[in-house]
Amino acid sequence: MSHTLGARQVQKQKTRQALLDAALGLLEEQSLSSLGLREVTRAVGVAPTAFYRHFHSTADLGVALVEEALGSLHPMIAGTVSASGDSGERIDRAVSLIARHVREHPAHIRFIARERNGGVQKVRAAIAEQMARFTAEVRTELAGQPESVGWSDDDLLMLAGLYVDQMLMTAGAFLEATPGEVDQVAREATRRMRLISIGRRHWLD
Amino acid sequence: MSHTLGARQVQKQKTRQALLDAALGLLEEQSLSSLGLREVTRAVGVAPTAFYRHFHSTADLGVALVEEALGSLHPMIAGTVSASGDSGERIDRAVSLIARHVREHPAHIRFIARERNGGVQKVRAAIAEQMARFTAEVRTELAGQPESVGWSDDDLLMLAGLYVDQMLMTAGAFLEATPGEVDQVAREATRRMRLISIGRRHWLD
DNA sequence: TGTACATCAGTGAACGCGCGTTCACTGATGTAC
DNA sequence: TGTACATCAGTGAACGCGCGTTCACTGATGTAC
Repeated sequence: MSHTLGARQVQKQKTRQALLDAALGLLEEQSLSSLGLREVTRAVGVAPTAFYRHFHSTADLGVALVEEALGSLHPMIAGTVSASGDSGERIDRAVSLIARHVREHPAHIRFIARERNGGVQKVRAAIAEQMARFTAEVRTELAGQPESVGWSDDDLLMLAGLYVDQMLMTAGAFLEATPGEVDQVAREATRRMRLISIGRRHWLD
Repeated sequence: MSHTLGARQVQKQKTRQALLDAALGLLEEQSLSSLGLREVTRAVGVAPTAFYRHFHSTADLGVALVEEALGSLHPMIAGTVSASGDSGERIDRAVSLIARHVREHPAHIRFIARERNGGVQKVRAAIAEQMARFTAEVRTELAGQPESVGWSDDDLLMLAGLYVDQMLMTAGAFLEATPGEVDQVAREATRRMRLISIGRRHWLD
């Protein structure tokens, strides 16, 4: 009746997580479509055949990474949207939330940005599905804000998509930036968010 | 004194172009970081060693593809910017220009969208450099429009970047869309452009 | 125009290597009584 | 609590295969006279 896992299950989860972590590390300098199963097991220190106890293929492992990475992205997006709004101060807060997330989870951001348009169809589909869920959530959040009175559902979905894409692109830009360029990226992102906010305010004029 | 190439040069160019074309085809279903030199030469029908007469590596070939693909993208972006503006009609024209370009050069668009964040650093850098050149050009074009009176250089560069990124994302969305989804993608892109136009109009309020 | 030599794009054999996958296995953990 | 059997995560040897790279080569094209 207990939900406690047996020692065997615990160990299996540990190995699985080690494979995911090792893969994420290896993917900083290559794409999923060139990631080899033996590379991953070598990095973890298990036999190549152990891989099959957890995943059918590296593409399959990629799909599992999508769940993990977008799970970490979720709070960032939710926080950013509720932080954003018209005032300059709120936009600044949203941008620094993104910057912090990139600092804390660079590999997740890189993985999503890279594989969103990457060479593995199943992973692309998994990312697209999760991003669509996010966008729908953001729309719901936006719908509850006073600025959204009179907006059609389609227009709210468009705005939500624009925000989500902009966040991911900003995160990607932070990732590529050298320490000296970080401020410039933040200022550019802030400007873009401000322009979008202004467009939002006058949408129904 | 003549600029005519000798038969030997002509043949070499032909083979080189065949390698580029074959690579672009193979990259529809994988990333550059997993593209093999032997795959490419096999597709062309030359010996693997012939590859070295033209490129040092597949990464090097990728850089050459960046030049080719962005060369084809250039007129699209220039056309779209000069077509765009506030009126709904002009925005519609810009969106269908993008749709047409995607129909005519799907492999180029896919390559740029995929490798922009891909696993090969030299190619990522080459794409970023070309995109920055485009953005600077678009800024110049925007600066000449009457709507831009009073805009700072930084703000114009921000707007140019927003346009360029939006175009590439729209092109990528067309690419992934099934025939039945094309209209939906076009409508969403039109809405986004309209919101950006509205933000632009009220930027200095 | 004809001849003798140089260039060089593309060849084909050979190499060592790491790949994904199969298979029968081991031995610690789990379960039934 | 103790015993006998079942499960199954991880092993290690073996396989055939395609990879990138080297090398000496061939023969058509180019050049000098």
